[in-house]
Amino acid sequence: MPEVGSRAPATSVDVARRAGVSQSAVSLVFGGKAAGRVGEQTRAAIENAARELGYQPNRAARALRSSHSHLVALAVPDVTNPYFATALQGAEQAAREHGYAAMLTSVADERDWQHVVLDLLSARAVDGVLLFTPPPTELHTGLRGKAVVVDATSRVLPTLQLAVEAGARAATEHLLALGHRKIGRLCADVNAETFDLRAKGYADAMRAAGVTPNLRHHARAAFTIAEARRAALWILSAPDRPTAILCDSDMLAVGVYKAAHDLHLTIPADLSVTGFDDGLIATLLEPELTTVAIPTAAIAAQAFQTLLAVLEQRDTPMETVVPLDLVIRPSTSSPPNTAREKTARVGGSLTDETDVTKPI
Amino acid sequence: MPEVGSRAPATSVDVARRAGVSQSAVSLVFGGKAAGRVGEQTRAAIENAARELGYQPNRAARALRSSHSHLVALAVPDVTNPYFATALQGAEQAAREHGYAAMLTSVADERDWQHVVLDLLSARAVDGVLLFTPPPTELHTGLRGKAVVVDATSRVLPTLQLAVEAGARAATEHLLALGHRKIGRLCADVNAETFDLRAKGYADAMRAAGVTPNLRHHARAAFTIAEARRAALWILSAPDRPTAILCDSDMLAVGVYKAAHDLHLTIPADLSVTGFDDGLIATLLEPELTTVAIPTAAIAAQAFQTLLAVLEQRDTPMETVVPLDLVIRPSTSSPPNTAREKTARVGGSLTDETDVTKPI
DNA sequence: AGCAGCACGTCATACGTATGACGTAGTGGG
DNA sequence: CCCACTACGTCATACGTATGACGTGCTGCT
Repeated sequence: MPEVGSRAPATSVDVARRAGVSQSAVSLVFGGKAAGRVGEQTRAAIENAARELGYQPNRAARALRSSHSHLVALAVPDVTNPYFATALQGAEQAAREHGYAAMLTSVADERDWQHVVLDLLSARAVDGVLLFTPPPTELHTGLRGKAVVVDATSRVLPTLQLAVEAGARAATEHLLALGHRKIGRLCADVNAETFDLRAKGYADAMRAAGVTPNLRHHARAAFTIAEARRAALWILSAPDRPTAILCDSDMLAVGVYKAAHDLHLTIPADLSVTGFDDGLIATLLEPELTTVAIPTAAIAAQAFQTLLAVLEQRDTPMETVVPLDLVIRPSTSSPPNTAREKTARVGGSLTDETDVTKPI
Repeated sequence: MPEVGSRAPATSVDVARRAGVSQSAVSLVFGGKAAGRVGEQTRAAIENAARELGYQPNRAARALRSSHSHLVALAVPDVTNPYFATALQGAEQAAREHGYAAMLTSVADERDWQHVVLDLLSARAVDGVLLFTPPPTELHTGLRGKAVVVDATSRVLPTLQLAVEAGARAATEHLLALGHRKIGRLCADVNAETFDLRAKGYADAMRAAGVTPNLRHHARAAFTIAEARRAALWILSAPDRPTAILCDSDMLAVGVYKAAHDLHLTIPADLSVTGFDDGLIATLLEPELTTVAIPTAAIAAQAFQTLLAVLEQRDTPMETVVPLDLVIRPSTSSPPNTAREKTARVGGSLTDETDVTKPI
């Protein structure tokens, strides 16, 4: 039984003494380098002694000696945002499965980067960083060999690219196919590549369909319901109101729902709405939201694997592209005055309980 | 300028050499023990040298020498749950402000406790743990002096108690005051004190009002929309349907909204609903949710402070009680058939944009 | 028999820092 | 003039582990 009351925790020396072997042997066993250096019986003896003493290798000493902390930092802009929470979840689990621990690092401000993330690395506090929020390009070289970027590009660091442009295009095409022509946009009020790409996907789809976007139907908002609602109200108060709004995230779509409610508009009869993420929020809304699904947890897990490859200097693909799916739910339908053309849709009624998922 | 390209990071010895002082002096300065041991000019010289070399004290070495990692673990059952995400947010920020880093540790399974949390401590990976999910009582002694529990009791560990019982009582009284008598309950499907207390607060309020709860109006569900919806449908399919449902969390309330929608019931005209948490979800729903607000981020921050006191062996209050507020929103109103008695409510129309907050 | 090679272990050291035990001046009081 | 005291620094060491450099028998091959 582990001696729970003991004051000073056991060290490898204690274990060695108890097992009648040298400290090196203990270290070899716990380091997984026992093969060919430690016999079967001594190994068993060591493991017994360790169990009896409740021994756990001291992480700090290990890290000092091997300059390898088995800790990775997860950098996110906002833990509260369900999208990032899910990312944390996926990354933490993957890390644990590989014997790593995860450090939570929220980087709310651009200026934090230098002090928060780089200092962690130079202090050797963590082996590497998973960047769910893109760092300023001038820091990329400083992060080389120690970081992986999710959903942003880099010429220096390995990245996981999400097919957000294709996603936005698919969502737009979906609306166009339903007969919408006046398609507005509620954009994120953040300067990040990922949102620029959404804009591009939208613009391309519109151009391809020969439809000219009306800029009066475009607005930006921060990721809060209140802001999104205000922006959506502004859009919907346009003289020639759009029949659909494409949102940069599910959270922004909430604002549109609120605004629609304020104006006594019914979704989807009067207004179709699409989002991005397919997190908690999408199915929580009524009607449920048509959205571009981002398999965040899986992506985070894969990002961790890539980070591991980087840290172990294995050759790493510089760019991995993750395809996204458009999930069609009842928040989108044909625009008003087109009512009876609904039959163009494949696969039955839109109000089916089961979602229609469309690979992009 | 920090020598960004240099391979080996600078050590205190390097800084000492460059500043023409001993390594001890550097250590004293960076350890904050310079007062009375290091003069003003040498200190400045050291700081300059450190800046020029881009020096950051090696965390592992520090931890080894001082047996003090400046890391705390944040143990939560589910990062994805907005309640815990907010808690993480608050704790991480507080930790950082005090020079600590936060380790993310999700403990989904009861059986994980031993291996995940205790091992972290015995490996000296973290100085302490913030427990947002209560550990099995038999582990409490093993955590003594290293942990603080949030929203659960312990005879061994310091705790932050949330006034959830009073919260549930207040919510119930609110419904009773509106005229409801048939008040159902949607409970969390988790064995935790915090939910037992909600049950107790509800039961007390009902008893005090002389109303006998109908057990057919009670159900349990896991924290998913689908589960909650099923359970709510079951409750609402009772022959003598309740006019209000008290939910153990906002997430569960979502299920009630879904079920109400399924049955073509209008909230609050046909059914009043209350929740617990007042997180993202509460204002996202339509109509917005009357709920017991838990100031999660602030609580987490305070919990961290308490943990710090524990770690520094300062004397710590064993039990801190956090009062909660009931936030009244449009999801609650008088029951059907009582329609014209609404005027009993204080402070004007229920559909006001501004919330009514009621201290408990 | 001799020697390479393997299986099994131990020795000694270094990782980078923090800190108690020591100086060494200089100052002021008795 | 001596002592106590303060202000400023340095020395040496230990924290607990990982690992390259060494044995030491033993096997098997020539």
